[in-house]
Amino acid sequence: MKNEDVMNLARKRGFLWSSFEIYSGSAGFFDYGPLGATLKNRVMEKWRNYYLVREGFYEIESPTIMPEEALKASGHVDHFNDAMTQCKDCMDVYRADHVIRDSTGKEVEGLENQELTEILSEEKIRCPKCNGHLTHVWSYNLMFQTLIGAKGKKTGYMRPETAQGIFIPFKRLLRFFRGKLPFGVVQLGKAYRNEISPRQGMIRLREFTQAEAEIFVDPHDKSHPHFHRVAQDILTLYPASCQESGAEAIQLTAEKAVMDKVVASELLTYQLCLARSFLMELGLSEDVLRFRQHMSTEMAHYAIDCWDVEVYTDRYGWIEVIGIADRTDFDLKSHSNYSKEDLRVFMEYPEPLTIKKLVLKAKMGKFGPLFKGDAHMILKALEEIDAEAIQEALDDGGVYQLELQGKVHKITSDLVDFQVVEETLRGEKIYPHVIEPSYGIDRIVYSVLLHSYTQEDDRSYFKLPVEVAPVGVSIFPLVNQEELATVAQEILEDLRNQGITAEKDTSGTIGRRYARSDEIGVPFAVTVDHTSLEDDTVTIRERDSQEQVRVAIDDLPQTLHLLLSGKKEFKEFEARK
RNA sequence: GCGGCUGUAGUCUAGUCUGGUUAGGACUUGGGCCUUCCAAGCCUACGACCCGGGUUCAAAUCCCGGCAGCCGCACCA
Repeated sequence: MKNEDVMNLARKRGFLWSSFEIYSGSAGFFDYGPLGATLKNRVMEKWRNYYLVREGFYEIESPTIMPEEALKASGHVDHFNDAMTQCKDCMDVYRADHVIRDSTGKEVEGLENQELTEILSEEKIRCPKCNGHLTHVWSYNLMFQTLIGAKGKKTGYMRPETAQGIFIPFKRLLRFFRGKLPFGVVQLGKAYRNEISPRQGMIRLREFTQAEAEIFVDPHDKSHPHFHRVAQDILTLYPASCQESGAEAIQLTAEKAVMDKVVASELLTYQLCLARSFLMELGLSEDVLRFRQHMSTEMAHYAIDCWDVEVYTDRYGWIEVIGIADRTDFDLKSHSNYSKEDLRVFMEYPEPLTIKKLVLKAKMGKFGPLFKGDAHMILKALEEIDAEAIQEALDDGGVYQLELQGKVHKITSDLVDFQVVEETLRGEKIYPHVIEPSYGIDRIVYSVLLHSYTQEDDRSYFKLPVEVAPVGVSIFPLVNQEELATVAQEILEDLRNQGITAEKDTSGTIGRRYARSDEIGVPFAVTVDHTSLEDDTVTIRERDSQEQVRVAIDDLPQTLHLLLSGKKEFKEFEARK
């Protein structure tokens, strides 16, 4: 299997290995070795180039440990928490709420374990499979719990996603962006989930790296100013409807996907295109990529639309590497409710709005003496009520009955006047909607390794794009002789001083060295041969084609810069030869 | 979490059933020789019985427990 070959090579050459090996390891944790860490950093660098430089977003960094309240608001404390029960006979494990719902039809989400245990025994619920007895209900929370502070009185959790770190300081961020929508904030960092049984290598980790962007937008404007740039991109879409009917994925241009409302908005579609372009530049081809829409059953209740960007793997099938969702105003509203902070944005209308409105004015001379202490409270209550409704009631029966805290107050026409006033509205306060692309960096790195792995004849290597290859160039003396080795060493130092990642290898024969260099995906190799000693030229060999061109040693740094930045292709140099 | 199978250098593996000499080989890797372009050859070196306990004069080998991996079941907001 390709997965095995790739993971073996990745382990052997210092990309990836499972963590804590000398203590017999721990499932769900991976180390990035020297080349893996570099590769991952280059992928993240590229991501930053997309979202910070090109989209103009800003990055923040928040703590990985979060206090309980913050995760209460986000719903993670209550809903990340599965109530489990197990059959004492067949040992099958179930979610307690599912068993109860299936057997009694009761929706019991959110009840305490104690209550669920009681329901199980009162309703005499047995194992749905073998009718055996079920154990008491226990919680399995997917978050790692910890204690904050010396006395350990405050519960904290390792964050299960980086997104919350952006929602929480929203007020500060809004101020930073001077109060204007849309704006985007990103965070790259570790997130933690204590998976029950992670047995899928790099695919299901207990500690993983996310790159998330939260794009705060006007709910009424989900367009993107640069949509035309991606309008003709062809997307492989697998909408919920196709999944339900068992149909194949469909291919549409981005423009058509928006027009036909296959994807909910232009902005969301733009994000799909961005993700596609990002993955393709990492060497993933179109035929291993697709966008799968969440089915209504799997989508969070508050989301308008959600698409998983999936990559095909031989070992695990289609895997989600990026999730792109329109989360609406759920997160900000929820944090607003819990924190009592107003997390709305004042949206100014293009033109101030002038409206004519009927307003009730109390005649305080009569009103005050009549209601005495309650007068103030009644006035406040009347302000909340549409004045026209009151006027109507007075015209009809001469009295408007206001019920307040169990008391009925009679408002008669001699107590109030009505006036038409003009009011100017400059805008309104709204909760922005959030578009969230969430990238699983580890899965992307795995996909890049998997799909760049190439076997040709008897050589196998990672065909990594020049942009992310951990080492840019290998320097070899053709044979291991001192004069050649000296030149090679000089070139190595020169290139390193010019900011190029270079390695030298003098061991074994030249063929072996090429093979070793290819294996870790070094795109170019420079060979110092005897001609070099005569005319100060060397050859550059390209990894993929194994072709060589000869260049002057003096031109080497500049040539390699062009090649490694992707500004020039190797073929162009060949043509000149 | 449950059940089944498995665990010997970086990798692949012999040996385990039937306990007994210095745990053998191949590839890889380091050093050297040779070598004027794609893992050639020669010399040489490094390197392992998953961890803990038990049985025994003696444990890689038998027994128990743990850990990890694979497969199946379950779980995956």
